[in-house]
Amino acid sequence: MDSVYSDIDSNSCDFFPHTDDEDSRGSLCPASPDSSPEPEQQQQKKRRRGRARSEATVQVVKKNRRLKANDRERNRMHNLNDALDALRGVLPAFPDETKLTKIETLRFAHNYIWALSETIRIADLQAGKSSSAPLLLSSACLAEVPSPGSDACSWSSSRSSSSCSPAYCASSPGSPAAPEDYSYLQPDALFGVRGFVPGVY
DNA sequence: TAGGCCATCTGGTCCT
DNA sequence: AGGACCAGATGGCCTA
Repeated sequence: MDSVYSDIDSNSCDFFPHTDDEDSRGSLCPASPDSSPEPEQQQQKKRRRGRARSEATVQVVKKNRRLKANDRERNRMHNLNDALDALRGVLPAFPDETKLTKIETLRFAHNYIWALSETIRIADLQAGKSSSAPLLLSSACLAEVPSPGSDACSWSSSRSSSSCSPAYCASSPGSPAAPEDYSYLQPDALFGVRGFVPGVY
C-alpha cells in the first residue's frame, strides 16, 4: 500500500506535513519570526523542498479530503432524516400506515400545527376568553385531536400555492373548513398532503 | 416502462 | 483552513 503522505514526509518540512494545493506551497515551512535573513541559496533550497510534492500526491490528498467531506455530508443527511423520523413520530398516523415522504411530513406538520392553533383559538372563543393571548399548544388541546379517518379535503400541493393555501398561511390562515367543527384536524383533512382524492380514504 | 422517492456524490458558497 | 450548508447530478429501488 502506498502511503498518502510518503511524498510529503520525504520532501517537505516535518512540522507542516500539509496537504494543500499548489497555492499554499509557500507556507509549507514558514520561517520562525525571529530568525535572521538567510542566504539566498538556502532559501531556494527550502522552496524547492516545499514544492517537491508530486501531482499524484496532490490528487490523493484532494481525494481524501473529498471522501471526508462525503462522510460528513452523509452524516448530516442522516441527522436530517432522524429529525424527520422524530417528526413523523409525533404526527397522527395514517390509516394505511404508509410512511410519509419527506415533503409530505413537512406539509402535514405545517398543517397540523396550524390546525392545533385553530383548536386553541376556537376553544378560547367558546370559553369566552380573550383571544389576544398567545397561542400555546397544551396537552389539553392535543386531546382534542380526533382519531384518523374521515373525508378528505384537498388542496393543491403545488409549490406555487404559498400565498393562500391553508397549508401555508401560518400566521393567520384562512380556515380550510367550517370554523365550528374540528374535522380539519383529522389527518386526511390536514394535508391533502398526498393529493388525496376525497372519498379515497 | 415511466415516474416518484431516496441516498449519495460533488462542487460551490458561506461562516467561524 | 476547515466545516456546514446547499443544490444539481446520478443511479437504484419501487409501484402503477
